[in-house]
Amino acid sequence: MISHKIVPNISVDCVIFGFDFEKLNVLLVERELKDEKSGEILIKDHTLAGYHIFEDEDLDSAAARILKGLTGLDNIFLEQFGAFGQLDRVSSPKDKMWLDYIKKGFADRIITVGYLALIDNTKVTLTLKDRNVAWFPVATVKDMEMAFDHKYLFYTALEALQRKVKVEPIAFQLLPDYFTISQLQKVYEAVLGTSFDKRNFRKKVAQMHYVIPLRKKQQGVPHKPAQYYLFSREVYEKTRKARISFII
Amino acid sequence: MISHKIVPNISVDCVIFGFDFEKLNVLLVERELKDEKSGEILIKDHTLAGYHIFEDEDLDSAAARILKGLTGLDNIFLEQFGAFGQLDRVSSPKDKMWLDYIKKGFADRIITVGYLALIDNTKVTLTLKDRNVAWFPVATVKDMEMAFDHKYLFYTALEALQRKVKVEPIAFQLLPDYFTISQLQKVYEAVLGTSFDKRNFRKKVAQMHYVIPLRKKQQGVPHKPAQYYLFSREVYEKTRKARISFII
DNA sequence: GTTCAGAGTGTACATTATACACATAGTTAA
DNA sequence: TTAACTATGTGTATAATGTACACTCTGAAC
Repeated sequence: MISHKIVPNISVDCVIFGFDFEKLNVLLVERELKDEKSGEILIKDHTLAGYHIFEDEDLDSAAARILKGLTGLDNIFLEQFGAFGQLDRVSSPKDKMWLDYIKKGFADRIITVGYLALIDNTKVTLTLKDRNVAWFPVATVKDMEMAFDHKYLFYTALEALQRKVKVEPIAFQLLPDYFTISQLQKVYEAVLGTSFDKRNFRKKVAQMHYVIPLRKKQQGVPHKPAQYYLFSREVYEKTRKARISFII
Repeated sequence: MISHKIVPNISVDCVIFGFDFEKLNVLLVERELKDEKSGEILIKDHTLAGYHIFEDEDLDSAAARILKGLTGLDNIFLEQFGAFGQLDRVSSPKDKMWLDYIKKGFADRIITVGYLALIDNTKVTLTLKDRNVAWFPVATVKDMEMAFDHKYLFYTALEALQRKVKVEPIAFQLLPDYFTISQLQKVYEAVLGTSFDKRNFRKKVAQMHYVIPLRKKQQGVPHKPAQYYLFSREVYEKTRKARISFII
């Protein structure tokens, strides 16, 4: 049984990435503070999905709880990308006003542990209730107003994602259970911000024996229907190369 | 001015790696608890170098402070490898006895942020005072008694090091300012636990334009003296390849 | 001057990366 | 029914990189 007593100086923030077959998106929460009398909007910006951890809760569990609360999803790719404890994390007058407003006994200096989550957009749009939560294209974040140091956390997470995606088979976490090679190529292109030659990309995928063709094709598309594939973690684990050599 | 008031539930642990031209070592602190009357040794094992953070101190600064305290060194490669907050971090009777003994008002559940440090052994052995601190070969750690979850932290750090060393030029941090190619090869072999072909290794190094030969050779060695080289970070930054493609 | 020990070098072959253009299948609209 | 459309899917030649493998060289020590 979870006590729900929070640890005042430790929180977890989730950078939740999603892919909509076109571009990479991030799930953000709108923060709004209105003056109680005039109704004037004093603060309106966005934050990452985050909250304090509970006293009897692991860091990983806290992140999973927050993710589930927002998306309704369990068993999602979720991995730490860093711990942040700069003294000036809450430096703007806006953020101070906010903390003042919610006055829940949070500590002055909060250490936050950042988690990176990857989810398949198609699953989530259904579950999303009419809350103040929405997907934003990753490319638009640079011009957004964000709370605390969340813009910095976001870019740190994005860099971690870009690093990891080159070396581990995590791109599949952004796709449905089955997908076409073109969709897979688009994920890589969206995450890395480049484009690849179609033939060379497919040659590469052909060497990934853990990407397995299904007896299933696209239907109802106004062009030649594409073959569906799935990612097999078992085959990946068995066939992954030792890769001892180093690349610099 | 630092207040020295500790944050009771947040600590930093440093996994300090060193290389002695032969093998990879780690710096550990001996922990000993004697019965006050009988003098009998109740606990004797090893811990990572770690301590609570201060209230007005960044995580990175806390790690640098701990590192400096032990080795006397500044400006060392120091990087986070994870945050750890399992509820059962302090689970053994031994660890509870210890916390009971030092009774400094630490919290029940402490979140620790792990830092990985790489240092050149030759610099440190000089500065090390006769404290309860010593280098241990990495290979011997598996059979050592260690406090808390520090063995787990250690192996997590080692894995992070092995992952990083393949992709970033951090092996140089384990060597003196100038070094021979054989020494560089031995670092890679010690860290990755493999061996490389000498000719192929040198061919690889020849392509790293940031490894620059000096007008300087070994002296007084009973064999052909080796050429010295240095690592130039500037050249590295300028010439590093975009490396957009992915490798799985 | 002979021995010793580690430094330093080259070549052939296999694998992988890169650049590049056209036929195919199914839907839609004339 | 035919033609146009759209994204799928395929091959080849060349360059670059990885891998396997054995001997000469230099200086110190005896």
